[in-house]
Amino acid sequence: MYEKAPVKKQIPESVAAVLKALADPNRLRIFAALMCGASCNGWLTEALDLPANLLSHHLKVLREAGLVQDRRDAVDGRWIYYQVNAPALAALHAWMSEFFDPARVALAPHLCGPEATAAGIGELATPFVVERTAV
Amino acid sequence: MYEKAPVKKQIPESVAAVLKALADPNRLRIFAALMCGASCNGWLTEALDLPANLLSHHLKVLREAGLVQDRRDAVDGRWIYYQVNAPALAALHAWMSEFFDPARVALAPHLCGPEATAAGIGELATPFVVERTAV
DNA sequence: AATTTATTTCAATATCGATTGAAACGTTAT
DNA sequence: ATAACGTTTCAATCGATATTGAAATAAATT
Repeated sequence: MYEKAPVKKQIPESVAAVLKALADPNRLRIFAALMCGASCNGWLTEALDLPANLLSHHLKVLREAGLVQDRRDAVDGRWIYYQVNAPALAALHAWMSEFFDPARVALAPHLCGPEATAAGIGELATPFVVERTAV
Repeated sequence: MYEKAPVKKQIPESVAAVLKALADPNRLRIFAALMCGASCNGWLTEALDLPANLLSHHLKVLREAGLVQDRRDAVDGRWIYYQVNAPALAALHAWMSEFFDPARVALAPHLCGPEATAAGIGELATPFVVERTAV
């Protein structure tokens, strides 16, 4: 019924999970704070006005998403520092810059419908194409 | 108890909502498809192997988040095209490029704890700082 | 008007996740 | 040891949401 489109590049499965971790307002605030420097639970508790256990929960989500790392203070082991995972941040930044590049959509043709049929289905010029399951 | 940090830049409230819209695996696939070109519900149904009503639901979420626009075919009004909202995409891309810039975290100092106290709390060099609510 | 096509809305389920309060844990200081 | 501090885990609640199937809508064709 519709013209077939080629498969060029898959979306990493991890991306949706990372976006999900960042999609919560409180977690985004927490991550924004950590982008300003390594911090402990207590500082964030006061800075963001959130209970410590809720902070701990959200930090765990961010950590399991690979966005944040933690470590204990070398001098006083009661303190645990949370900081942005630099390699993960670099990968995320690179992927976002490519995936959400406005230039891609500017070059995109119509994929279906009478207008597309009338104009002829063009070759897709963007790297992210979703696999077809039916023809 | 902790050193105070200055307020420099707020996080747009809309960002968390936009990320939330993109955080669902199916919606990310849908958005990725639309980044390749305007499409209708039926094409996406076959391309992504999702029922039409579920597509319609997710497209509505993306539209209400401001990421997607729709319009009817000029010739055959039965067809409704969905396409990426170009200005919204440009704004999102710009915000992400700045917010997730790895250079920011590379310059970030420790915000609290014995290590920070020992080294002295430095001035924050990044634009995104979260408001303190307590001192 | 009746039918086909494309899409949306409705109702119901079922799962997930954010938040809360209290208790428990690990580490350091007295 | 005992206490103090920072943090995590537990249990329970509550609202949000992804999914499904069936019905309803809108527009064009016959």
